[in-house]
Amino acid sequence: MSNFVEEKFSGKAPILIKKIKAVIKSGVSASFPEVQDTENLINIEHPSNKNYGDYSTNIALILAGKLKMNPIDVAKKISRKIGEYIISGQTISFLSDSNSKDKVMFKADDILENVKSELPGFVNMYLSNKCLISQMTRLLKMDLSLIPAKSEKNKLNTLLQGSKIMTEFTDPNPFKDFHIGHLYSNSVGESICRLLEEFGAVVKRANYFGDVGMHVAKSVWGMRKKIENQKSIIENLEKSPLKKRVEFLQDSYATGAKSYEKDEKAKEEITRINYLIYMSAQELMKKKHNLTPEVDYGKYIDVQEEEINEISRLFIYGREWSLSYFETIYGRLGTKFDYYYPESEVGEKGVKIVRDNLGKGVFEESEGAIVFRGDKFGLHTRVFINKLGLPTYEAKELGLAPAKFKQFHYDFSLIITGKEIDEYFRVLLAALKQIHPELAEKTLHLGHGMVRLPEGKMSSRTGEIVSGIELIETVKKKIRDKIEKSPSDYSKSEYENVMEKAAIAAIKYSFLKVGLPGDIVFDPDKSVSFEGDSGPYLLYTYARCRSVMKKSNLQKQSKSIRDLLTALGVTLNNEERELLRTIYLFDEALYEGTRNFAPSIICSFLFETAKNFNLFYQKHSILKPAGQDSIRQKETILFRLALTETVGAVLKKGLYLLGIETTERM
RNA sequence: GUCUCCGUAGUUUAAUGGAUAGAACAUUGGGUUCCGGACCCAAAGGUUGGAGGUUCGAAUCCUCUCGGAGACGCCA
Repeated sequence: MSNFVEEKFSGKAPILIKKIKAVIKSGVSASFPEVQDTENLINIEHPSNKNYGDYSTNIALILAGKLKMNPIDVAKKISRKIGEYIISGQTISFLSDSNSKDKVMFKADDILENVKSELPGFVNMYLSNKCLISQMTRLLKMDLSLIPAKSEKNKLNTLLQGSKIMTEFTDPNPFKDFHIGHLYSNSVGESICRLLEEFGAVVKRANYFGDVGMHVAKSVWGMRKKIENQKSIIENLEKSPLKKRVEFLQDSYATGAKSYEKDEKAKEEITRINYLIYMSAQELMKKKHNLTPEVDYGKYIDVQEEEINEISRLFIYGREWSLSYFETIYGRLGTKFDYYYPESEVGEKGVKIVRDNLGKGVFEESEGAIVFRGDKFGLHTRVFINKLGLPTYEAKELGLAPAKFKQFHYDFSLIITGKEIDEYFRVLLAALKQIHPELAEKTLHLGHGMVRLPEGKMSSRTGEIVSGIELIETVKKKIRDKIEKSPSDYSKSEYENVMEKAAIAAIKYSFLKVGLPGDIVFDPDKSVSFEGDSGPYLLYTYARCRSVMKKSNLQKQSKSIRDLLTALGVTLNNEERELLRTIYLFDEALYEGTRNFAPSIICSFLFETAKNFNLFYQKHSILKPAGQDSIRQKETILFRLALTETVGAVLKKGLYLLGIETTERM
């Protein structure tokens, strides 16, 4: 299945990959002139074992059958040819773009220093020090640590320049808690947005929230009950801190949900309240946006003026409190939403769409409800408007798509949710395709794994959930316990800031480093780590880079670094070379990570970079290199500072793309 | 029952059909007169749930099977 991003990325690999492929292509054509269409046959990869070089191709294994030769002989012939190119400094050229006539020319020895064939028939290529250093210089010159990027100059790639992308993620429900599932969805969504933006896309973040429906009715019922018991009024609560009010709401929901299960009378009342809430939401909509309601809920029940006023007040207060609370969370997590879509509003639109398409072969009435016959498309049949005349989630979401498009004429709409609604979404897209094929085509649903606690499924109904904020606070406390052992000169606000950032880094990283589809078994005590492959490890490494840079007086030297780099001799020690062999992969990590909507690829890259930097740091002194004459020593210092600066910039940028903020000290 | 997704060291997991399945945590042992020890090095730990098949080559693709999760008409 191809999607918008996939199409934009297709055939547009990072420049170094194109160069490598061009070298291989020349080598193959020269060795075996009879082989046609070599370009499409060439695959390259990074050997898992670094001893096998930086790039490797299996072209010989593929051609062996056609040529009726032993694969290793084919590989030998090709690698001998490429070896000749390297020695003679052969000029290689290729078209920068399949559509353009711009030729890119370079010399083989600019990028490669060695090539070898290996059994069973691989051709392995080794990048030259010159190439590795120039890759670093390129990153250094881009001022990657400027965040957000000021211009294209600060961006590694512009494949999505000008594309308009709308994303939707997080989607918490007012009146209920913001739990770790939402935290996960938010981390994934925000990171994907930033990746898309990095490639030049204009990204609008949409937040869709369920402000109507049974969960709200249950909450409001609970609110009323609790207020009655306290012989109080809702306005009294308004003065208490937001945290207290939110706790009150969550408690109300639990009360309502429990009574709904057990108590027939409560169930009846809640069903009635449900209508009243839809009506209250309509009033709100009229006031706020001057929109006319589509549906007359009054015809389903007899409404008492006093009753609806009471429900309406509870609903409006509760809704506001919840939404303000969510804003405080988004602030801490670093997400800023552009558009908000309350379910109440898009539900109205959805109902209209469903009714307009009734009897046109899309929707039909069945057992008093309006359904979409998904079984015609090999899918499930689903109810869009229930027999009570209320829109289900399906109809609401159906109203959402055109509402989004109206506000922002997107080229691509990406909806990120838990995968439990994967199949539901297929039905929805099939229905949307019947009505708005042009929108359905532009829409992709990305289902991610669910967060579970070690005991089993997380359920808000049974109270077995972990609140997002609780988790952040727990992690913060753990970090505090850890850090108090090492004394420091933090001011109080800096200390708080570092705790907060480290906690959020730890949590987000623990979510993002794993692939999207798998479920996350999340043990709040164990899953968030501060050592090894973790967020704080990366923050620590960044702070270490900054610390070295501060002690170096680089400002005075930064100009000479750049002058020097081009002229610098290319002797590298083992650790320096290994570090450079990691850094140059930043381009590819971004490319793959964005193309596949996979922040985990960025995580792996950053960890690898930090690890190699720390190893280098441990083994060699940056500011006081050992045993050299003073001129040579100065050059070494400058080179190592450039390396440190690049690592810092790459870490800062990479972490930003994961939605994680760095600190200068920690 | 039907459909979808997933099974990889004790744990959490990586690996566009490639080479000796790579890490982190935990375990054991070691390191720093020097730029930040939230650091670094080493060891041990694997029949990729199982059985067939396709392929020069399978954790990856196909079939069967066992186990887990989710969806399957009026919750979201």
